[in-house]
Amino acid sequence: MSDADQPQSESERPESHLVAERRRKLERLREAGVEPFPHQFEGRAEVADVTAAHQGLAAGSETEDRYRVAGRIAARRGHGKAAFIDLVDRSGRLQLHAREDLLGEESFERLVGLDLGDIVGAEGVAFATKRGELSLRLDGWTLLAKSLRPPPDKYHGLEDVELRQRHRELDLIANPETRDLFRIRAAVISAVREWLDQHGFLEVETPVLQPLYGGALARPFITHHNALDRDLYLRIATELYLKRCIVGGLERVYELGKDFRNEGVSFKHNPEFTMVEWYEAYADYRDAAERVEQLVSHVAERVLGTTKITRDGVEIDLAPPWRRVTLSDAIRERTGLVLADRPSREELAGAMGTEADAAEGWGKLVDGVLSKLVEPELVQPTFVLDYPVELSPFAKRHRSADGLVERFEAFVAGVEIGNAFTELNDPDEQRRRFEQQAEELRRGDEEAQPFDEAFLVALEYGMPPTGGVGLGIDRLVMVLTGAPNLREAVLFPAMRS
RNA sequence: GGGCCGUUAGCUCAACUGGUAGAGCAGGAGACUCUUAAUCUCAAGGUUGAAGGUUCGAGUCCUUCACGGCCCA
Repeated sequence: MSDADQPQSESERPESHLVAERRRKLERLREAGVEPFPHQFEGRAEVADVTAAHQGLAAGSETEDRYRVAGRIAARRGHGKAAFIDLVDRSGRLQLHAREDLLGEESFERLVGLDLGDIVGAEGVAFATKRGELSLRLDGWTLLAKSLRPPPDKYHGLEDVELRQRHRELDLIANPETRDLFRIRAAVISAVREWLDQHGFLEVETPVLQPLYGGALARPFITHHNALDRDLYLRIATELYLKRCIVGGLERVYELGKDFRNEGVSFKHNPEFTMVEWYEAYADYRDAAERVEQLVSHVAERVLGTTKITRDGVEIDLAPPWRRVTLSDAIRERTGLVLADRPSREELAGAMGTEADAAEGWGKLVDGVLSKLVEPELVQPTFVLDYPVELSPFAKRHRSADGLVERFEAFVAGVEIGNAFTELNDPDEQRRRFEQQAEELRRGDEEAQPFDEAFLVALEYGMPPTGGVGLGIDRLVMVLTGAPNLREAVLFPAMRS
């Protein structure tokens, strides 16, 4: 890429008069001996704690309680020799009342001359204005960081979707709902760990950089190790390493972290996403389903205080038990096609209103019918059970139904949030599945599974019967928060440059 | 990959069938000691996403491209 192709960086962008004005103020402060970027501010209380301590303080009341608070200046209303300033920290907003008679002329003028977006520490006594708003009457303040760029509109916030996602910091400054959403996200992750820890699962960490990828049907990202002079793959799943932990006797393990899949971006796909996978020895997919419904309802209870959420005007109850329906029943309900009669690829494609693609096997088409026609209808929490073996190279064949494996996917609000199976632990059968996948690869399916001899060798040492689950954290957050798409559930979604 | 829509001041938005690009907030100067989208006065702020084209004249019409949104594959 030549220099001319380089996008102009933010700092090289011609500075507006607004930025120039802020830089002039910065210089004036320095000339006056004010350090615009001091090192710390001690004895700070959170705004929410101040607010909580004076809940219901009557309008016009005074207190003798002093506080030091710190945060960003969000708004300012001047009144000559007094001013009101709204200060925002992560816990909330607090009004400061500045008076020239209390601060002295120099300090007062300097405070009123600050810009929206500047970060200050302030000290004063709590009181309630005659309109009843809890405020601090300032007797001192310190600039903690000068802001050199204008913040988003104080009233409208930042609404442009592209700007909000490219510059999430501005979205977080301007929009409290965004801050709330990512608080919920953190609480979801914490509650998932809590539940798994409480149920005897051991958190482990397996390689992100892998000599061979696997554990899901997806194209990988390829990277290069310079010292070893070899290509490595970013993991598309943690599955195969976690099963090696089960072979090793850890019996209940989980890993919560990022997977990477080299596919398009859409409202429910981001090339890197957060997933939790867990594996439980001596369990099957029916046990796994119970774990999923219990875990998700625990998380909802913990994070939202209820298992009931409303999406598009429909109340969804996440409390167990969830509906269980076989894949073939779900497809028959929706399309009338009976999979057991092995409808042709043409019939399956026809149900979707398309033509069968040569690179897509029968299983892929079943998956297409599921995701295009059935998935959007699965609003109440539902486990779809028993998938064709073609789609599931790591799932154990069904104990009673021919051609199927013991697998389910979990759906809520029309979104697939999880995938699980009774794990295939017969090494010879696993070898045949890999060979079948190798055939798919040769047919041109770039999402097929590469042959993993090291994994097979591990299985040959003996893996107990095991139930395994993968839950998409981003999608779970999307469902629990009502975020309109996956990109809003991720702080910094992938964007074109 | 295809279709439709969008991109105008730092932010949020106007600008009719083509006819001198406007407002609110933010920023500047000033007034104001209980306001809270504070209020009032004055002045300033623009390569209308980019590049071509049509036209006497383009934010507006046409083409291509970039980025984003929605729908479809």
